[in-house]
Amino acid sequence: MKRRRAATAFNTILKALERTTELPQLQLISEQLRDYFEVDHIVYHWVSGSGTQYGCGTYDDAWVQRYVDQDYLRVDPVVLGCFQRFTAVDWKKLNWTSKAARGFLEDAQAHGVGNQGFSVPVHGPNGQFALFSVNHDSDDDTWFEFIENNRRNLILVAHYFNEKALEFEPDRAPEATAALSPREVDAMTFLAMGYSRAQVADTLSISEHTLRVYIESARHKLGAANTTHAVARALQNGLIVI
Amino acid sequence: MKRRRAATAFNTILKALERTTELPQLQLISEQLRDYFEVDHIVYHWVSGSGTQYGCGTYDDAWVQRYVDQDYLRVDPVVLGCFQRFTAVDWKKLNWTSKAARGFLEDAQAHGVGNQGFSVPVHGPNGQFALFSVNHDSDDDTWFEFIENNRRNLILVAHYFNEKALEFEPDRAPEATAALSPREVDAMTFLAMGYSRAQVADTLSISEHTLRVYIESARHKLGAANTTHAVARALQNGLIVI
DNA sequence: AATTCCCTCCCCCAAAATAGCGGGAACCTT
DNA sequence: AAGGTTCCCGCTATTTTGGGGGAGGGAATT
Repeated sequence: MKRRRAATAFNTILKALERTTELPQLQLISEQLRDYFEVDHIVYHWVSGSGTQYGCGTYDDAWVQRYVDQDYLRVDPVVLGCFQRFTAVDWKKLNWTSKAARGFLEDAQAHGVGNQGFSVPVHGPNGQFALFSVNHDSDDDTWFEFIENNRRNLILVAHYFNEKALEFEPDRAPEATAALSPREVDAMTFLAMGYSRAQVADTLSISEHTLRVYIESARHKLGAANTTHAVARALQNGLIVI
Repeated sequence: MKRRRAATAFNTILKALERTTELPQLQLISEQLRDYFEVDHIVYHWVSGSGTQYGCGTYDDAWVQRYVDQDYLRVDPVVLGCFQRFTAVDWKKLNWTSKAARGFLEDAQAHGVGNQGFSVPVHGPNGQFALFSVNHDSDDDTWFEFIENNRRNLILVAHYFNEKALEFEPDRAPEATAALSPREVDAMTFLAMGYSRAQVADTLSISEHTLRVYIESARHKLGAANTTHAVARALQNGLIVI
């Protein structure tokens, strides 16, 4: 089987990233990556529900603070565009037409953010989402060539950054949500698909009374207040797939 | 900024993968990767809801057929274990204790699956999930060294395989789901959190009648049969985050 | 300047979901 | 062989949702 490859500056940084055991070190590594890639900025941006976010990178503190203060998370086309996307994307390809987006762009550039950008969305289980971005000030051709040549390494480092960020994040719902029984999974699945109780019971060829027992049971296991909540939790925890 | 790196056999294969425009070519590339890594098997396994799955790789057809026939998707500890996980994992670390899992393992090895395995889970938006696995027959030390030396390339190729599989998959939710208005998002979010209509109305400081309008509106936009369905869709489409 | 959303509020009634109680048989893991 | 789960069925009560309808003001986009 394949043996070790030759060491490069990039591999050295990646190795350091792999071995990182503390959150603050990610900041240092982002700076090393910026210097290695010779770009203006490197940013890892982790987004959770309820507007919770964590970021590290080389943006000016003033810009980061402004981003938070202005709740730009809800405006930033990079975040909005990447959230439902799975492939890396050039910022030029995103939708900057809305008034809010244009205002955001102006503000960003006023705070030292370059005109070119490239972001790698990373999705984890339970809907976890993060972005790894490189940012630079250059013309289109130069930028395009840079991305072509470094796309793979950017994807790779995005993956590692996310792995580390999740590793250090205590918020990583351990919750050990009790697994559901097969029938409970069936029930939750069909409910998530929009079936009424009567339809689910019919589909599973059981009485509606029995079905109710499953739903109740699942609800209690999931600590849910009602069926909708239970389905949401089951989806979020990956217990059901629709 | 950084320029092109030296070409290697791996880079050549990855380049071919990047440029693939047809689904059947993934099969060919998996064989090239197997030969490059000098392992027994390379498999990409895409799992969608309702038991839909797509796979390509170097496993024997007989084993693939048996996997489908026996509905091993619901048993396979590799699938079950990786679904809720974000990091690559060695098969030895998974939970093989259940009776069904042991039976599955025996069956797999009888069909030419090696004793060692390593899988990279890949999550996409909307809960999309896939696995990229390498499989081999060897002792622990050799395997461990192999994984250590090739982890990055495996992660990278997993990412590209998934990108291609999704690109070719017409099932890729055409994302025709119209965006929700801010109030509709609020409503869906609180409902997903288990609030009753009365509680949501109270939280948003609007009448319950008004709230209903939002729920109805969101339901229609999402093409959902009921609130539970609407919340499930909103979650799945990344329109709300809880 | 016009149009298209979005937000807010109100009515009615049928349908569905929730909460609590009870039972017994089959199947795993221990 | 025991103990735990899962699986199936029954009842009644109250509360919550669903599916129609209509109406006006305001903000943003075209």
